[in-house]
Amino acid sequence: MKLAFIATGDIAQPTFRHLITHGPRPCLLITQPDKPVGRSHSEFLPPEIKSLAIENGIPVWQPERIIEIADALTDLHPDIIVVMAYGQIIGKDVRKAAKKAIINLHASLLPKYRGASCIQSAIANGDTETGITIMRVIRELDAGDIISAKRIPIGKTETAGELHDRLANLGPAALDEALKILAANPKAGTPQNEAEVTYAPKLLRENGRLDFTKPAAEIERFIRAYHPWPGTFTEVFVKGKTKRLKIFPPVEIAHYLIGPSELAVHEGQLLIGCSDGAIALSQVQPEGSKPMPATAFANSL
RNA sequence: CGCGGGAUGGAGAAGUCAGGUAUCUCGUCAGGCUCAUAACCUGAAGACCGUAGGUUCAAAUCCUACUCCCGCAA
Repeated sequence: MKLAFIATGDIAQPTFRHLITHGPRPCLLITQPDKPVGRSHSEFLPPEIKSLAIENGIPVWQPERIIEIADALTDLHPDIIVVMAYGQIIGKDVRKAAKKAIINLHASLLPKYRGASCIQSAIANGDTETGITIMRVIRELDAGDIISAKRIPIGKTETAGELHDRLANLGPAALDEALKILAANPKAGTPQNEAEVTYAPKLLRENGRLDFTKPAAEIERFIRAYHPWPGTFTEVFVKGKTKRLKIFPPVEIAHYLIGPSELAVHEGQLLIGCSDGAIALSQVQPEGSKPMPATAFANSL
């Protein structure tokens, strides 16, 4: 069986590696172009999965827009196309290139959290479980018929980064299962319940701004959910200037009443007030500085 | 040349504009106080102020060049 892999994000690495080792071996990797990175735009960094492909002698295509390679892909006659965290909408001409099926591994329990920030959303909303769903790729994003899903519980102090890695490691087994189902029944799949659909839009750094008029429990989840990307921050007034202050997990809910956004030092902990109490910070990073313990930051206040 | 902030004992900062004895909040060590303490009191150690030049009687501070770190933006 001929399989083509379309992926960019790190979450796809374990699955890609699994296919290389245990088969069916991908005959091609399609990934996003190398992106400029760094302060001066001078360095170009390839997706890590690209290096993985090259090390294993798998051809790599990096079109600006995936539609550009639709014809070439069709000429390869792949049976199955597997998509995971690619970062572009898969156009019709690409979908048609798969002789048997084109499927997508998505890091949520669909139909919940269609979209890019599915992992963050699950934690931010306080869900107790999430998983990997495998569905068919159709015109609408993450909306195709579901072939299979694997569930895992979400830890009470887990960050999105940690959950991301666990979900990534769930990929290989999830894909094996889906391929088995498809082999038995090429038309397998259950439509998603449209009434339960929710969306998790792509995040920007600005989305990490903390709103201290919310309850402490919600803010604590938010900080875990947005770590390490896009991160969370607030603004503090130091030396006559407003400076951005990044906040890192873990944070603890403190039963100490101060006003929203108000800073306080109590029993050696740096606190910020929320609507119903405060959160105790462990690590922060003021604009222009490296990350530091919250107590160190408190020393200069 | 995308925009901006920064480098001062182990940590975080003030001092730089108006050059003149190294300051603060912590930490560390020693001692004291206390039933007790992430509390309080006393004392101590620890810094060639990022690097290299320059100006000056005198430079953390002014001038020039350089290195490194970080925030935004992509």
